[in-house]
Amino acid sequence: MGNARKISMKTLERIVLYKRILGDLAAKGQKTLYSHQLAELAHNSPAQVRRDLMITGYSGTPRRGYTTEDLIKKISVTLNETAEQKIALVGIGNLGRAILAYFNYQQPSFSIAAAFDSDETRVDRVIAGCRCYHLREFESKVKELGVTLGIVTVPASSAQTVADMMVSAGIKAILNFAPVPLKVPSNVFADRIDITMALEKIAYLASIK
Amino acid sequence: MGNARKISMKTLERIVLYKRILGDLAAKGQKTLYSHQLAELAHNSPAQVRRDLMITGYSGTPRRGYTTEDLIKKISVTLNETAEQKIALVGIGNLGRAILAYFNYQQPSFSIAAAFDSDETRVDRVIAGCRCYHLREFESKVKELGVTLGIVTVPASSAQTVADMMVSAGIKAILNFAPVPLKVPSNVFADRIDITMALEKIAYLASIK
DNA sequence: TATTACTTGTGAAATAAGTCACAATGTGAA
DNA sequence: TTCACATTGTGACTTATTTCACAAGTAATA
Repeated sequence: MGNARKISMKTLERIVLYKRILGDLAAKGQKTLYSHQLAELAHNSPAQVRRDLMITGYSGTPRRGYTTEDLIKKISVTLNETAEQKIALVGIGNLGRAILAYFNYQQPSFSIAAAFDSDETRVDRVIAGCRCYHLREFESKVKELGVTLGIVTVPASSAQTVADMMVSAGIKAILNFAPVPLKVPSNVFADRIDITMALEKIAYLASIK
Repeated sequence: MGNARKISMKTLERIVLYKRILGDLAAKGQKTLYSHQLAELAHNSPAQVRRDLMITGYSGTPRRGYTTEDLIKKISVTLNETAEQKIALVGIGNLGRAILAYFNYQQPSFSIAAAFDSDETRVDRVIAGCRCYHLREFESKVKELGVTLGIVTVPASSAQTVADMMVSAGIKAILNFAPVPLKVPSNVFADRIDITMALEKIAYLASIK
């Protein structure tokens, strides 16, 4: 809420990465670091790092650099990571299950609160600690659990329907794995991870080398 | 190979999307379309579409628009999709298996030629039509099968080691799902799909709405 | 055939993203 | 304390990307 400055998508992606890198360093006991070290780890330039960090409002000290812990905290504040947000995943296929397994193990900062599918054979069980419900219970469960984020792992043909359902249940942002752009109202944010596209991209880039 | 014009990443991503949209339309029997229709489906502007299509060298005809089939062909040529490229996937965990299942079903243009893992309990079997080998056989199998692309679905801690292995086996481009940027020589291309980052991103964007 | 209406392709302008380069400043050494 | 210097933060510049806007051109109609 109200963080006035607006962050560009690119900067947003990079500061998320910085936070993770810093977390790893902190876990290894590193107390401070320089912009050029962070740049090295993030694969970009020191100037880029310093420019990105401007939006957090955090200042390092010349000659000493940044204090790892302080910078992490400042990035967390910038990212509004105060209240933990809950996620609903729709589409308990191979990819959906992989994501359930992936997250409810290793990410303490997020939790997938519930999973849904329209296939009766996939529901009423628990995968990686996450309860699976039939899609007809979607809206009530979302409201009951206070879910604000959605993950779409259904086939392209039903992705838009699922997105519409998420929007009307009050979900504020959607991460879509189906290879089709979603139409959502402007008060909802939709991002897409398109694995096929990523492959075609590297195939092209391999072909020109 | 010699396609002189260089395509920006952004344009590359979009023309891959255009091709898929066009394929769907062609399958439904649509013979022609206008830039504004393609823009609508791709969620961008007509001017953007026309600008992107410039690099393919294909020209539509005023008043009639683009011929679906011709445009698809022209995009394929632009993307150097002549020879089918083969993929090696390393990391037969949940995500790796999901990707194997996903691709060897529905993507005729790619094939994952082999999968690898360092865990003995995960190898010497077939998943979704794909043979799984121990990582020690990596280089010989890559060369035997003519693999040019790599997918990394191992944990962050071993991603760089796997990438180095891919590079020395002669792989030309890598798609990395581990949440860490890979260091590769400049004649190899590495792209990353970072699911955790994508989630943190939508979490932030939900928080400011 | 001439006319109308609409769409394309692209130069030019606008916006966004990234890099440079340097004054300011705190640190550590003497 | 003073000095030398490595590092920060940022204004100015450069490069990349997107949008605008319109001349050129084609299909459909009369």
